Amino acid sequence: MVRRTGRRPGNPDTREAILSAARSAFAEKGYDGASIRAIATGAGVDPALVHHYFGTKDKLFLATMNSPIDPVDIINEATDGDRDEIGVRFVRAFLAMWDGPRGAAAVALLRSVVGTEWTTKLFREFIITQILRRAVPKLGLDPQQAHLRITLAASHLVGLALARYVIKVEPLASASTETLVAAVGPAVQRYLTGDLPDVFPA
Amino acid sequence: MVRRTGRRPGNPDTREAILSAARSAFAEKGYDGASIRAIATGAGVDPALVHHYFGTKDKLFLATMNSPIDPVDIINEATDGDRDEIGVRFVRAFLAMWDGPRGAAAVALLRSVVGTEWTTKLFREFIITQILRRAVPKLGLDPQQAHLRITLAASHLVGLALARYVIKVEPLASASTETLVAAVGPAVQRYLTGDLPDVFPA
DNA sequence: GTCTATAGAATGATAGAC
DNA sequence: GTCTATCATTCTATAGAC
Repeated sequence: MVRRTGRRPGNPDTREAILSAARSAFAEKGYDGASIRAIATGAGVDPALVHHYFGTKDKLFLATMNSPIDPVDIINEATDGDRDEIGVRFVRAFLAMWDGPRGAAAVALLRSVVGTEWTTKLFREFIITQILRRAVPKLGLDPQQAHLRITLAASHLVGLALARYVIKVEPLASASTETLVAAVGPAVQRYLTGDLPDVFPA
Repeated sequence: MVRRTGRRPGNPDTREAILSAARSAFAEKGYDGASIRAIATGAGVDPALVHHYFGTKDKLFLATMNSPIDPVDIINEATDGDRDEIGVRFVRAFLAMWDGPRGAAAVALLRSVVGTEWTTKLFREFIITQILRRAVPKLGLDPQQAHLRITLAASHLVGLALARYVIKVEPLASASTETLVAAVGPAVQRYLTGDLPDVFPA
């Protein structure tokens, strides 16, 4: 097996290495703070290669975000089972995503959604078209209140993720998953299926 | 009253005009996205003036944030009264701040805390030293659980503000204050004074 | 496929005239 | 107090050699 001579073969994993470095960089620094140069250095490649594979920085970001979150998975997992325990299952599935391999991408997405303009708008429409439309029939809620109920629950969970995974405030950051499930589950349950006094959709 | 000749007098409100423009710009674009040039244009002054008054961009931002939030006010307002209604008073005081004149500064702060590195760290320490230390004695909680209870409640409220004032997702964005107070108050109440099953501080 | 070199644009900051 | 002019830096993006 002679492999000493000739040009170094193009590493087919380069693309994945860039994506991985990009995910970390975006998660740590946010969209603006993460430079293509830094991402390239992190992946051990030349900055120009990043453009070669992904074109613009926007496209790289979108590629990084590709299937960062599958809200459908979480919704399915939560709605599959006893209706009285949707809350705890929802929180558990949600936290599992952030602790899983897609967690870094989720942090990057959250940072970018809050930090830059175009992702904010993009995300708002994503919520409306993807999450709300899919979640409403699955949950079988009164359509009049469904959107408010879901956004209330979602805002709570996003706030929890923000404090735990982005700001990393203690003791939330190092609390166990099940502690949080037990603490937050009932609140989510109430938003989704409980009594909301005199609430009308806006 | 002759005021036609001579150099245009230095407008003493210039400093305030810059601060106001900076608040809006930081709120809309975030720390990185808001350029000193854009802020100067918004205030109708020269970019160099911004440096003249505030030095660096960091200092301008900190000046903008000066008393953006007085968590003490909210804590006092919430803890002043019947203990069984701390939740709703907390939510009401919190939302009043975001709807008030300091709302833009609060949005700017939240965007920056999530979007840039140094504000994230700064904010984390601010929470620990300012909010937690002041809130714990005021609320008279079991010190073992106090931090977790407070951060749970705070994370919920921050998530609500994020969804309502930054991402502006409907129907949360245009729901009435009292609707949200009625909906979220009980959840906050439970975190602060209710039963949290088997919760230990991490 | 991978790299060097550089264009082109935007920004934070400074010096100094008026 | 206010402005013009400019420097130095940083970044995205492209062109082209190997």
